[in-house]
This record gives sequence, C-alpha cells and structure tokens, in this order.
Amino acid sequence: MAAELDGRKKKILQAVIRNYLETGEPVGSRTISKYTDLNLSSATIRNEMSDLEELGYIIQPHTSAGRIPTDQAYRLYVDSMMEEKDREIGELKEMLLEAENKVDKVLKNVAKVLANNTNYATVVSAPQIRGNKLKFLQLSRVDENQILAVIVVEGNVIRNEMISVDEPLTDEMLLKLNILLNTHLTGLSIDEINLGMITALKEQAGIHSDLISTVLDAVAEAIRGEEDLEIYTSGANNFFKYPELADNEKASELIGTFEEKKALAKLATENLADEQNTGIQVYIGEESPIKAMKDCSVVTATYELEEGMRGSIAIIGPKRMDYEKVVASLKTMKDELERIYNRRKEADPDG
Amino acid sequence: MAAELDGRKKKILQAVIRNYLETGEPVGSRTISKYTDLNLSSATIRNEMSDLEELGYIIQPHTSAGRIPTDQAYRLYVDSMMEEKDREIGELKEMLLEAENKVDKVLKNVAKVLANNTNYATVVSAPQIRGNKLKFLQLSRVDENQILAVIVVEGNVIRNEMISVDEPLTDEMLLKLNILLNTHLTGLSIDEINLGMITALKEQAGIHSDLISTVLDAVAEAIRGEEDLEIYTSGANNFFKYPELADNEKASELIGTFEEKKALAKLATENLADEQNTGIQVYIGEESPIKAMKDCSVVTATYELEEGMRGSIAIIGPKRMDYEKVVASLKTMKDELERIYNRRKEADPDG
DNA sequence: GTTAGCACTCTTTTTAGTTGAGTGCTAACA
DNA sequence: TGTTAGCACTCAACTAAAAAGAGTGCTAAC
Repeated sequence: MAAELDGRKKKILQAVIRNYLETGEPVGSRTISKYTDLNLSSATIRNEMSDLEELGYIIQPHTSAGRIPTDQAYRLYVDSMMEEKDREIGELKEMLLEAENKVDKVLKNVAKVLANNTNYATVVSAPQIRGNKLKFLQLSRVDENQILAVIVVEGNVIRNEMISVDEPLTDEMLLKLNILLNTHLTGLSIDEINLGMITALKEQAGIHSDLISTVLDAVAEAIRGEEDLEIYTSGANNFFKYPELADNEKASELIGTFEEKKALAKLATENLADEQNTGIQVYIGEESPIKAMKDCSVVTATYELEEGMRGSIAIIGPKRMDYEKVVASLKTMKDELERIYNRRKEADPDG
Repeated sequence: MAAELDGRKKKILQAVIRNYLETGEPVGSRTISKYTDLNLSSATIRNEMSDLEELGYIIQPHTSAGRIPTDQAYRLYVDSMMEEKDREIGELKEMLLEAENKVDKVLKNVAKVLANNTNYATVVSAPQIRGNKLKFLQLSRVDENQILAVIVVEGNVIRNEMISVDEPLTDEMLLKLNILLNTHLTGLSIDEINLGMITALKEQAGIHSDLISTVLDAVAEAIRGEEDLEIYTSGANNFFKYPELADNEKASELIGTFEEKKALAKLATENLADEQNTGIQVYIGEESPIKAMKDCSVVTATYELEEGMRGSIAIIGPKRMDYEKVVASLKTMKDELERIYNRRKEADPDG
C-alpha cells in the first residue's frame, strides 16, 4: 500500500480530492476527465482510479458511485500536494485591532473572526505559562477582616484571592507578613518552594499561619496556571453547513464536545507539550486527539506571545476542509498575534 | 377570545397539554376520553375540543390530526393550571458542594447540573452589581516600569490593571498617588466621581496624570461592572433531544445564539432590570426576549447573593417543556445558591 | 496505451396505492 | 338538552413498485 504514485496518478488523485473538497459528493471518472488538463477519456481515468482504489487512496461508497478520498489521500494531500495559498486575508487583521489591549478580548475575536472567515469551528486557547516564577506578591487589608492577596507571575498573570480573617491584623503584622513572603518567595518557581520553607514561613507568621497556607495555595495555583486554561470557541453552528456532520447524532456529539472546554483543552495541551512545535499541525479523522472529532479534520497552530507564553488556535471542520485556506488563515492569525504582541512590547511600551 | 372556561373544558385542555408535554405528538379525542376521569366519549370530547380550538387554545397541525396546545394554552397552564411539584432534587445540591468557594466554579456547576438534570439548555449569569462603590484601590510597582492597579468594589469584585509607565515612579510618588486616590475616591459611586474631581486629581498627579486617567477608566469599568457580564452555558446539545427543535435550521440558529454570550446576556439584564423581581419568570414562544428562541420556552429565576448582587439562571427548552420540574429545579437552585452564600457569610467567616 | 460502447449495479426519485389516526357531522337516545 | 354511536371524509405516513440517473467494469477495437 501507499507505493509511489506516478505523475498522472497524482494528478488524478489531486483532482478527485479537490473536487470532493468542493462538492462533498463522490466524484466520477467523467468529471475528472473534464476537470483535469490531461485530455484523457473517462475510460482511461476509470482504469487509473481503479488502481488508486487498490492503493488505498480512494473508495467507493457503493458499487455504482464515484470515488471519495480516504484519510490516506488527505494525508498525502496535506503533506505534499497542497499549494501555498495567497494570504489575502486582510480583513482578519483589521478586525483584530478593535480589541485594543485586552488579551482575552483579542483571543475571543480571533476565534470569532476565524470562524466567520473560514466557515469552520474554532478553538483558541489563552497562552499558558510554564515553569515560571513569582514576580510580585502583596497582601492588603480591604476591610476589618478581609485581606486581599494579589499575586503576579512572570508573564503578568495576575491572581487575586480574598481571604477572610477572624481577628483583624494590625498594620505592623501585615507589613511584616508582606516582607516575610516577598523576601522568601519572590523570584521562585514552584519547584523551589519546598516544604521546609513553608514550615518556616508558617512558624514566623505565628497565629496567622492559616493565612500563609491560603496564600501559598493561591501562589501555587497561579504559578502552575492550572486554574483553568481559558478556552474561547466560536462557530459551533458551522458544523451544520456540512451535511456529513450535520445529522442529529453527529452534530449533537460535536456540539456537546465543543461545550466541554475541558475536552477541548486537550487540543491545546497536545500541541503545547511539544515545545519545539511552532508550526501548523493537521489531524485527519481518527488522528484527532479528541475522539468526538473522528469525522473531522483538526488543524492547529501554536503561537508564542513571549518567552514561554504559548497558546494554540485550532480550526475544526469536515475532513474535506479547504486545507489551503485554513492553513493560510492560521498562519496569518499566528503571525498577527505575534506581531501585535511585539509591536506592543517593542514599539509601544505605554500601550 | 380567551373567555372563561368551564370546569370541564379546563380539565380537557389540561389533559391535552399534559399529554402533549409528554409525547410531543398531537393528541386526539379518543386519547383524552381515556386519559381523563370525566367518563366522556370521544365524540363529546371532540365537541369540546372544537370549542377549545375556536377559543384559541388548541390547533390542528392539519385536518386529520389531533390537537396541539397554542402559546395561549401554555400561558394559561403556567399561570393557573400548573401544580407545585415536589422538589426531590437532592442530587442537585450535592453536586454544588464540590466547587468549594469559587463563585465562578459554583455557577458553572449550576449550569451543568441543571442541564443534566432537566435535559434542557441552561444559561447562568454571574451576579451583577449595581450602584456600588469603590471599596479599595491600590497601586503597586511590579517592576521598573510596570504599575499594577488593584481595584476592589463593594461586593468584592476585583479588577486588575497593569499599567506601563515610561519613567519609573519613585516610592514616594507611588505612596503619594495611593493616598491621593484613596482619600478622594474610596467610598464613592460612579455618579459621585465627577469631572472636577478628575481634573483636580490629575493636576495633583503632575507628570503622572496619564496614569490617573488609566486608573480612573479602570475604576469606572469596575464599578459599572460593564466589562462583560460573565455567562455560563451548558446543555446546548439537549436541543437535539426534541425533534421540534432538532432540524438543522433551527438547531443551527439556537446553537449559534447560544454561543453568542452577548445575546444571552439579554436574558439576565431583562430580569435584573426589574429590581423587585426575585421570582420565576416564564417566557413562552414569541414572548422570549431573544428572537432565536421563538420556538422555545425560557424560564428564568433571579438569585441574590448579597445586597445588590443579583444574577439569573435560565432554562431553555421546547415549548412543551416540563414546567413543573423546571420551576422546581430553578427554585431549588436559587435557594441553594442563596443558602450557600448565607452559610458562608454568617456561619463560616473564614471559609 | 487509449478509447468507445454496453451491460450491469445500486442509489435516488417518482408514482401510486394503502393504512390509520382523527375529525366533523348527523341521527338517535336518555 | 347534553351525550353518544356511527359513518364518511381528510390527510400524513408508510409501503411497494417503477423509472431515472450516475457511474462502474469489461471487452473489443483503434
């Protein structure tokens, strides 16, 4: 199986795929005979198609139907037959700028714009920070028995924790705790905060050791970024545009999965785990990290806003998706996101 | 139209509605004849049904079909024919407790649990604060040219704003600004922060008046709570369980709307606007505040966690939804939410 | 190696016929 | 006067059969 294809077979297979991407209908020999510039009769095409079927690139849904591409054919197409598409997607960029300087809004927008533009469903994950350190920590009294802990982690991830205390803390105590925590914790990563240190901190805090516990938990969560990976989705109803996904059972499953952000997080983590990967990844059918998407193709891109702050963008559609367009759109978005960030960081420091 | 119904007509109408709620199929005279304890023949029922049709309570989808209730009938049913259902929904409560002390997680859970329990779609809006005041404001230096503004509004809504500054602020300056802002702004509502005060503040801040602007904007947004109303949804795929909503066109529209949190926010604002309303609201068909839900019924409840902190829970399903159960579930959830809050506030101050 | 032609297959569409649920109306009955 | 049995009628839903259409595989000729 999967032997090398000669030039003509390649051309024919490509034509079959292209045509099927457009129409979603099985494509017959006569169509190809006209579609390509090979000037071959349908009979010849039939012979070739017969070969392609034997090689596992196309199948017939039933005896007297045309052929449709197999996952193997899509794989070949994506890997080596796809042409770089012009990225004319100027409007994508414009729509991004609206959202000014709020990362979460920009990402929400990315999801929406991509979904509108491609007619597929999109999943965008907020940048996740790994192996980073505590940058800033402060306890403040908000009222008599409420203390606000503000935690900032490298990458400017901010976390707030409101802590109730039975007995009001004096100003001195608060100051003391602040100094204590900062001198011991600032600049440390999660691995460097060990049990011995925690015990020491608690001892020094005396009757307020509970407070320390709560703060430390919050610090740990903030550093790990475990809280919950923010996921933005858009275009779930685009599934309905493709009959092969739109029947009740499949649509229901897809929509259900799409609602379950936790399941979608897999898409992000899958890609982000591979720190090298900064490119585009294509999952066809069963290759998908999410079972519910076995009838779909999933294309993901990884973006990097800053050292270590990486997130992912995914587009989910039918297997017969317009891979060229999707890949081009993803590249545009990825570049644009990274550009926006760089612009802000390098040229526009007072954002 | 809508004249008073005599007892028998009422009973028959109720039977028609009940039966239709269960089956979703038009119900015929013979069914009713057996369903009720009126001991009437189908012929008699037919006469009565004919009357009910003339009065606008039921219609025939086509000549030789049974009758289905109209919106008017549902209205009557919900207003006066519905029975209080026992609230046996103990598991709802248990599932809530998992989520400990994070309001957002609790609310996410509410949405999920309700959706699972009722088999309808749910929308939960986070509590919105109105007319509240600035409680706490603090600027801190995070690194040389980044200032973190932490803003706490009554009701413990916390907002962070990272502000870049060209020239590093000295410690004195920072202290001065903090005092300046706190003395002027703490305890004020949005209406009380007027232009004169802003100008005065900026003057006193000197070269850092830009900083003041940014902080004030953030304060204003925090107080208004305008940012974006958090909306949690669940059970979108439940729509597929009801054939009358599951055809591609309708499902697509519903799912699309369901994804558009902004549209859903209407549900919340609609109810919260009426400050008196702390009960259950039922929208049938066209009555719904959201056009896309014209074929659905929407039942909403308003919960109040604390003085002025009110949010809403909505359940969306087919018009033939199990109103008794939905109302009971909503009541349980509302009570439980309010109870959890009270427990925390009154009995467990260091939770 | 390529192509025209034809028989064959199998889905899709069309048509016609049948069934069944349910109604409205009439006439009889209590 | 209200109730009921009976019957003709309607119309969606189902079934079966027929026709159409798209496409193939194979063979024979070029």
